[in-house]
Amino acid sequence: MNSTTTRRKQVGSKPRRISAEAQKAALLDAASEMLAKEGPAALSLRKLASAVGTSTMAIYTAFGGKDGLIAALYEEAFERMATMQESVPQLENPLQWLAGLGAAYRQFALNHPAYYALMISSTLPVSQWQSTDEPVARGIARQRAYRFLQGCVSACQREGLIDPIIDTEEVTAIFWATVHGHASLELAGFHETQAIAERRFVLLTRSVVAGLLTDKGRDIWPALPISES
Amino acid sequence: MNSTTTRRKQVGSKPRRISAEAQKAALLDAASEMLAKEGPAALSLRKLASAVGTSTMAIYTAFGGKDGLIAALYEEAFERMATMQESVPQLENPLQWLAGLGAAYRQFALNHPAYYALMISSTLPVSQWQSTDEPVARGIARQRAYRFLQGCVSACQREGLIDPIIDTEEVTAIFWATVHGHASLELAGFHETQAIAERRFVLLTRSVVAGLLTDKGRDIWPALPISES
DNA sequence: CCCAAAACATAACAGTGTTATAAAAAACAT
DNA sequence: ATGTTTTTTATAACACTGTTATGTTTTGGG
Repeated sequence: MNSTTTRRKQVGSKPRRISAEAQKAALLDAASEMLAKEGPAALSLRKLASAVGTSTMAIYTAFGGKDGLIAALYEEAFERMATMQESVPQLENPLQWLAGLGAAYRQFALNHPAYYALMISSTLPVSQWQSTDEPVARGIARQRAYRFLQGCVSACQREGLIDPIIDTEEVTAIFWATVHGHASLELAGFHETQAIAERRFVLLTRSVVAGLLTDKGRDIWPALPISES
Repeated sequence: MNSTTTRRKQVGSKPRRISAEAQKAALLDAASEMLAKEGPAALSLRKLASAVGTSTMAIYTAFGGKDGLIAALYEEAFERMATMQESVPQLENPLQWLAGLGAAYRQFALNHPAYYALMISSTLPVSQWQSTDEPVARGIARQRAYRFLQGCVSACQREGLIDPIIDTEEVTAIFWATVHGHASLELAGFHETQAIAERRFVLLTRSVVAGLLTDKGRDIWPALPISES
């Protein structure tokens, strides 16, 4: 029996705490499931701790408190969105790629409403009241998603489809605002049915992009869909 | 001494409750001020009650609870926004009027961030978790603002500036989503400076409208602003 | 003037995030 | 391998929240 290395490990009935990362992951998973199932308001530290089989202090050592926990969930939400965007087929026509990215954004909001609510409700606890500490610790994955969209816009401009005179970041920002505006309203039940919402989403994205196209882009970009008489 | 009418009215040290409407108004005013000053999270029933000089039960008889209170604040927020929109100069060119309405929406969000946060955070407590009772009691003033914008869009279509084939409500919805998307992102500190945010707002609104114009409208609608080289 | 009905003040209840305190476990040192 | 220090965790308390029960007060109509 090797005696040098660690000895008393899995001997007791239930000693041996799991590793720190595993603890964080377990907490985050349970919090994520609990968030998706019952909404952000029902996410309580006591419930979460008992669901993982520990005490609330574990959350404090892992995340520093509830703020840290939701910050981690916020980060994970944008990571999932970024990976979803990266899985969008990068078609040869970058305008179609752009449309795909917009649709993916909306689809993510519809598929993961709790995560999306977190993303944009953590996006709006206005910096005026929300303590201005932690400059922008939040936002690594968000920047990944944002920069990815920017790459698509850049491609559209490189191929002369979107007016290259307009700053790339400018176009990216307004496209982001566009899909965000629609998705948040759709999730709030703004539109009557999902079919109507989808039709308006297409109209909106095509319309805003249409306003930025070059002549060449206007030839490629499909004609605006019109509602039946 | 006349004995018929009310007798013990203002005789005691501090009897004589104020009227029900005055009580509601006082509570709503205090809540509104407290909301604008310290944010939605700091709005507590106990603080509000003590600020007005009463007890929490007054809030329950006036609004039925905290949900009712924030519903009233939500309604008042949209009422203020509606009156702000109605004060926008209705220029002879309805496209300019439309641009003014969009700018007013943004300006309202910037001037009253707490109200705006309430409007869109009450807009997104997704109907999935938020108990689906009270079908859409919220929204009388919101519909007023929305229908007002719709009237502007309708005017643009009547004059042949916006493609009349597209459904008016469709155009209204996507324009609303556009300005909402920008304003919520700007309030979240998405843009670096306010000047950048304003420039992008102009670009965004002009771009989305440009995608909906007729040939005649394209002549009138000002050229897209471009960023300096 | 009385009396039912509404509004209110007080206090208790169930729940929250956070923080002290102390015990248990881990990590490290000798 | 043992002792020591540091981290992690469980328990309980604290301050706070929205809500509700319980009398008391005020109001308005017979």
